[in-house]
Amino acid sequence: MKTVSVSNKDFNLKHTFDCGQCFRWEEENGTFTGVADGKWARIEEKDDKIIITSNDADENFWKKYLDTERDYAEIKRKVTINPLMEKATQYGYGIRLLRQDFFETLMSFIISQRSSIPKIKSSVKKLCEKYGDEIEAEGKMYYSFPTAQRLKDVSEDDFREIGVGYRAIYLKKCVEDILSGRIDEKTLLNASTEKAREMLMTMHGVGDKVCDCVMLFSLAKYDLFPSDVWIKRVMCESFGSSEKDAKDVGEKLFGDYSGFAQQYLFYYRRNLKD
DNA sequence: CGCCAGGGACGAA
DNA sequence: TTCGTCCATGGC
Repeated sequence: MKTVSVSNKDFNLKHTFDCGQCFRWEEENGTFTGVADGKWARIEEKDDKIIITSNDADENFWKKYLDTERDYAEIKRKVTINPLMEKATQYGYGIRLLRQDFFETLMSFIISQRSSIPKIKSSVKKLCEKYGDEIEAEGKMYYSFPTAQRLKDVSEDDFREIGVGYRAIYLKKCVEDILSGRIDEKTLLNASTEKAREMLMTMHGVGDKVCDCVMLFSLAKYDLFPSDVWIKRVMCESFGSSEKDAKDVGEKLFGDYSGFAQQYLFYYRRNLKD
């Protein structure tokens, strides 16, 4: 067990893990435990540091995962184009966009469609408990997110058992697309946002919104503005947009910083509880 | 464009 | 307690 520590400047754990980009971290009075890329970690804030205690404390891995090298003060300046964005960036102070595993993000956001965050978390947890590798840490059992190879022979009915309903067939086809190489992470990483979108959208169960989330949270493509019901709501209320145009309006306003702006707006509007 | 699809969370009654 | 509505939507 080793530790890595990074500055807590522009980095708030609660906002980062609770803003809807990930479904696998659990909080217990300010301390977050979970598994990323098969590595277990406990992450907490002490004084002016974020301390990561891990069974595989690869410093470079955690820094990349937590996006610690990016200048978020600069991002806040870029996206603060009006008083609402000022409020949103203050409210979501310290949000960081995690660089998550591609396959995990893809499967998780296919599950997410037309569902709620507690339900998504429950299904993803069951998937990991059923097919992931066991990782024991501090007297508790944790599970990795299963690889596509591990899910090779999982049937549609098997997927149904984790409570994903009609999405089960999408998950099965997703595993097939990854194993056959029809959908390839490296190809997507090297492609433009537009080309990557084109490829991902050929997958069953991947539409505009799921596609954008996967690119934003796992492929480091930030010039896109995922538009779900909350984003459409806030774009209609405060930016004079229609629901249909919310994505285009957001991307025009925020350009290369669209993904960050969207995340602040989503977190702010969703927690407002109208 | 319109309809429909698990099933849990959540609030109203 | 029960009922209706909604949910980080997409396929057909």
